[in-house]
Amino acid sequence: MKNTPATMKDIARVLNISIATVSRALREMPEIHIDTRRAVMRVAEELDYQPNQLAKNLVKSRTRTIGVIVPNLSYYFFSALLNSIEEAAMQTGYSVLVCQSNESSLREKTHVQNLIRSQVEGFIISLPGDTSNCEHVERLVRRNAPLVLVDRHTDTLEAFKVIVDNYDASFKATNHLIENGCKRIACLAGPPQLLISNQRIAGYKAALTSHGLPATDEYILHCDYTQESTIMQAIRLMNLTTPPDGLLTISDRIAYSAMYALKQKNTRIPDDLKVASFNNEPFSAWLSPTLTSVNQPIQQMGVEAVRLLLMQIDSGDTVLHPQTTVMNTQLIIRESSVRTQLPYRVAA
Amino acid sequence: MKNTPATMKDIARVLNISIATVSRALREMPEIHIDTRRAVMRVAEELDYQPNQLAKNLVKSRTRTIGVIVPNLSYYFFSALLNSIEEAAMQTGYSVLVCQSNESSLREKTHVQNLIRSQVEGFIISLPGDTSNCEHVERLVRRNAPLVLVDRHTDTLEAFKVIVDNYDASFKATNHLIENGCKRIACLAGPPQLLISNQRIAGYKAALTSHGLPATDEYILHCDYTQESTIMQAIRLMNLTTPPDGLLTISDRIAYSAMYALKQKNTRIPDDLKVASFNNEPFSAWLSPTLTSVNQPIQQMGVEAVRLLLMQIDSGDTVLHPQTTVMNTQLIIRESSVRTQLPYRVAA
DNA sequence: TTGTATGCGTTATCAT
DNA sequence: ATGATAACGCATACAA
Repeated sequence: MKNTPATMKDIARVLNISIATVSRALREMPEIHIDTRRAVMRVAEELDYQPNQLAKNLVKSRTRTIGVIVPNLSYYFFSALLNSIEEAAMQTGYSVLVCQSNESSLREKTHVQNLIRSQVEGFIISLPGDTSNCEHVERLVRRNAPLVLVDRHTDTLEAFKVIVDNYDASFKATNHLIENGCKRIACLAGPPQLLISNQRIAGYKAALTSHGLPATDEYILHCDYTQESTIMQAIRLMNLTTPPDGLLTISDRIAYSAMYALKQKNTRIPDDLKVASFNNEPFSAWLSPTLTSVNQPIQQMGVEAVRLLLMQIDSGDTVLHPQTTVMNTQLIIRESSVRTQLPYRVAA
Repeated sequence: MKNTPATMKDIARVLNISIATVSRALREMPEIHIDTRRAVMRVAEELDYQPNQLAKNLVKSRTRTIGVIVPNLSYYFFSALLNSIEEAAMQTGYSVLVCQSNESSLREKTHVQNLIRSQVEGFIISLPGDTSNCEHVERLVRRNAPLVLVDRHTDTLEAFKVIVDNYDASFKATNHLIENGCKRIACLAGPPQLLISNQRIAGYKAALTSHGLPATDEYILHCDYTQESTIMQAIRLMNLTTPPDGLLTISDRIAYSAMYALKQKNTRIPDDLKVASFNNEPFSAWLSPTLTSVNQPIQQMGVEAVRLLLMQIDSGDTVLHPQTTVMNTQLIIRESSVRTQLPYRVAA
């Protein structure tokens, strides 16, 4: 901007009135004479006055802003989550500051600090993949800063949480594969330090056991959300002496990466291998083969996170006891896991 | 936070020194006695002092923050763009405030205003799909606010721009389809008010003409980035008395939506219909069929946008003449457009 | 109805 | 090397 933006002082000078009056007029306070107000408004318009939010926030010691940190906005889950958080926040007069940790807890730490310095009134965080050290989040807890953990969490953190029942979801998905004839189901899981990985593995094992199937460790592989590690693990899986006939993956992207790798190895899906996954990304409905996947109520999760956060913010000095909202999931069954009469592509 | 966060005043009181000294010590200014500094640091640590960025920015009248407005972060293009913008900004000591317009210029307008009030030093904007009225962006231009338009722009706006050569990209893609035997190529374009739509249509037409093929209007359909409109248009296309044997779509998502629709109609790809598209989203490499798509140098575009923006910010009062950076694209050829000996799925 | 004075948390310009 | 003091742009308690 060329010349410095107009301030209330400028308006006051033009009209030869006090800054206080300008302030009151701009905020449409009732005590102000209608003519004064109109004059102020007019000059404000002329000077293209825009209130300085920094100053406003400083003097009120309130920003009505919440900080959101997610691993990566290029995952549909997180961008959709962000959307619902923004929507819910906006409706209560809050705005959000978004940061990506890029799956790095170091970067997350920086973001936490910056957000504190920006005086956000609370945090909604989904932990990064490499969550080894979450001391900085721990510190937020100790500070009694309003905080909600969404989806990716650890159980060492005593905080408000919004999560899905991963154990149950995983159980359902594995069960589905078994019911569709799979005898040897492998699991392509996420990083072992993430709780969701372990919960999903537990649900997977439980389903196997409940059907009297063995839960072999050789069928459980971890990958770190990168395509390379996924492809490597998928190939490793299919090169076993007794390759699996079912596959549960921790995300749709990982499922498709794996399927991409298996395509080179002439593995037919679902005939040779049935696949079920997590996240139900939009593209899973229109790829070939369409993918059986666990749907999470993303929108409700965002809304709930905001609700829990505002509850903490509004509670003022009284420190609330953390509560956890567990949401239900839904298994969306598609081509990748169901034997069809026709080849999965209608026109083969 | 339960009790109000510590300020420099608190540190000063504890050590019985002046606030000015504390300020200097915290900023590690050389004139401060080493013992004083250490003491200040220690107390700051004890009180868990965090500088108030609002106050800092207010007094310095600088935020070192840039505002970024994109239509939707759930598009890979925009989240990738954001990542490279953030990276480039961070390296020069800037941080970014991200907003999504949700393809609505009304919401964009609100965001522009909020960003101004937050004292951002410049804007990087990619226009929303319904850009009918961009008066608010126009006003930024008139204000001489540092501004860079990326990708989605209009030619009525006299601003710095970073775009790709859409005409050329479209020409190349269409040409590729022709060379692979397509005689009747249709085009599924975006909203007609977006310049990129028209540029791509122009390139498409030019390619047809250059090969002596007719450019029929009945083969050019618009859709608004929603799945419904895409499917509708795709079906309409294939129901023509002479359906196309080639299809150019404006985005990968649209391509897959269309292919999804055509799957129901037993259209084989690439045998019956060859498809080329724009954006080269990551999933286009691992879906079936993999998708021929125009790759845009997203990362460089972000870096360039930041460069142009900083140039304007650093120029201070002197108003720079807008310049436009046109970047080259690359056609990534995959299964969807090339007749293969084998059916596209190796194990049919 | 309006003005004066003070403070929000920080930096910066003077002094000392 | 340190301390007073005045800004930054705004809101507000108190006066008038």
